[in-house]
Amino acid sequence: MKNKGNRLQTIKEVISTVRVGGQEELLKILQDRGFELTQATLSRDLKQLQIVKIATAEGGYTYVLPERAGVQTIQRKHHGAFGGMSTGFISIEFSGQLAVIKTRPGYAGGLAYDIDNHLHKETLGTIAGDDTILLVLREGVSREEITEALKTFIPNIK
Amino acid sequence: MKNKGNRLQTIKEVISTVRVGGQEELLKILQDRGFELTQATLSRDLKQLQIVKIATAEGGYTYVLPERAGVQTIQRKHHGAFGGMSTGFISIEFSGQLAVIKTRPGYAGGLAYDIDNHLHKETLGTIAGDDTILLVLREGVSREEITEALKTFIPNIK
DNA sequence: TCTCTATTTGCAATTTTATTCATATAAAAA
DNA sequence: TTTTTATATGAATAAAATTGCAAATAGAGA
Repeated sequence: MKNKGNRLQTIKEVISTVRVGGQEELLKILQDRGFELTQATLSRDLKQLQIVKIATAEGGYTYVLPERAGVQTIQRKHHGAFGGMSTGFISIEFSGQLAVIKTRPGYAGGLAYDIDNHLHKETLGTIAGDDTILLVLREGVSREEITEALKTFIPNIK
Repeated sequence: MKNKGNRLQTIKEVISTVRVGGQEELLKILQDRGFELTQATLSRDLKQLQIVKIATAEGGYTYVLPERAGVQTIQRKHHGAFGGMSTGFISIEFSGQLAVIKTRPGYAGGLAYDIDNHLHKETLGTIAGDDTILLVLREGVSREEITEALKTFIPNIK
């Protein structure tokens, strides 16, 4: 049992860095880095670290740290120039059951008002500052549903 | 394929409610509720829902929704007396990709302002009330990074 | 309606992951 | 040091999860 702590740390680093599809694959990486262990030990390590295996967008699986399991950022392009009727919308990012919308300064309140009126079914509500809106998603509502609903009054959101 | 959507919803409900240690066990519950499916389909459902299996404190495993995988509160000690130059900071707790900072009454706005200026890389943004600040963590940022960054202008945070 | 396509599912086999049991190593106590 | 206790590990095995393939079902379009 020469260096368990070191090994656990390395495991966290590796899975944070690269896509690893299974224990055998991760095992190989660790062995390449000089650690001597078997799949059995790795299974125990992953259990101890509470690392989870989660489906990827590409149809496979990967390991992630528990706190990252619910975080998948969707970066949206903000729409064109300043001309025309702008909603002030700049971007939306998701984190867990939350979304943060960035707007041009001063637009957050107005946009949040519209969102409140249009996304009743999708959100619990919004809180707006000057250029930031926090959106609390309703349980069971997907990110796609949110952006889809936003499209109805934010053109070019996608 | 009578009712996949319904089934998926039920799966989420079940795993949110009870501890389920494996697919066979969850399968049984679903079948008891009248769903007809096999373990293979359940495996695909869990993949689609991005449900993860995570170690429990009791030594077993359970399924959780991805956004709940990282919910483990870290209680921080607040620093000493009221004397001296106080930032008003009392405590910080994490839950998933969120942090809630408690401050002495009236300090939240000022401290949030400082956080916005200092933790650009670490957060999506903050929203402050009177004595509470909500912090939305950026993807890939650890809790340690947050507290580390806060230390630079909140003495004794740890 | 009929045809074509995409989706869903079960079965069976495979692959992957977890655990049992024994052993070894380390740490603590005497 | 010697004994006791706890922790860590591997080999083999058991258990659990995933997938290829074919069949069934649903939906779209002619």
